[in-house]
Amino acid sequence: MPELPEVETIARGLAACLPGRRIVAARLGKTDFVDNPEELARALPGCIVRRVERYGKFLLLRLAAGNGAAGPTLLIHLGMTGQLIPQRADVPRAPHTHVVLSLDDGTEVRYTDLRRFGRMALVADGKLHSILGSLGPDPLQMAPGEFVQRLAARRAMVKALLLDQRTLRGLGNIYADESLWRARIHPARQAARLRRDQLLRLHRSVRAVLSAAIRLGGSSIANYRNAQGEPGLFQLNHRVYHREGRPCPRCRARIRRVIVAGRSSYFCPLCQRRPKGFKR
DNA sequence: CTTACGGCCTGGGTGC
DNA sequence: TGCACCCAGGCCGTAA
Repeated sequence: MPELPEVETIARGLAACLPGRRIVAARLGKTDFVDNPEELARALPGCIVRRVERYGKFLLLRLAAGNGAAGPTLLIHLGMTGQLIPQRADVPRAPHTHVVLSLDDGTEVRYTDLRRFGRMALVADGKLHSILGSLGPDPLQMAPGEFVQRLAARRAMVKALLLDQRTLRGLGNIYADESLWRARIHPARQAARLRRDQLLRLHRSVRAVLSAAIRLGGSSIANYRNAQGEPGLFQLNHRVYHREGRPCPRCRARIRRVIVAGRSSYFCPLCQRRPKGFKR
């Protein structure tokens, strides 16, 4: 499931091979996840990739028009199972390949997405703000005080806030659970009832978990692959995620799974004390 | 405005 | 062999 570390890994891989390349053809398969597919197929050929960036969980391919003038941005969200992998054109296409961008060096950037929960749109720079403007700060660039400020007055459950991209951008279920375990905070705690030192600890935990995950190329549970088609390694360092019934690495208590904020949430019942009134 | 919750999208895996 | 069901993440609508 691509969250911030996985998208960052993919963006770095693509940044090593895409900038300067001209798109010579765009072919679409199923397009129900593409915003205005006809326009996208018409406008992409001739564009040159200037830069590859990550914004939260979004990938941004910053394009230039053929004559070098500023162009639109290809905005890609990988959803749960989206993959964006450059390959030589003679390599057979994987199943569920729905977008193929042919480049001027004989390679193809291929978007495959088993579930098609991803999204793709070609957006003029002036309109980017309307899509990305509501997202919160990047956790890796966020000052501790700002993190505390965004959570301290909120009565929602802390995990719901970590997952809400308006609070901060880039966390998903894996890294929310891993961060809360590291900070010893139960996912169902009300953010407003956490002490300042707990919020500061959570901020440090989020940053430490994300940084370590980026260093290991992200987490591969089932489908995630980087831009070279390789899995990540951080799943080997998961402490609680997808580890129900296994011992907590700190205290050996059995990891439990409950539903919090509508999501499976893994936590240690001893290290992460449940709030009063939270059943199970 | 804030929060909680249910439903929807899709298809692989699981269990009967 | 077949098939119903669960689950995943993000988003949206609704209700309080």
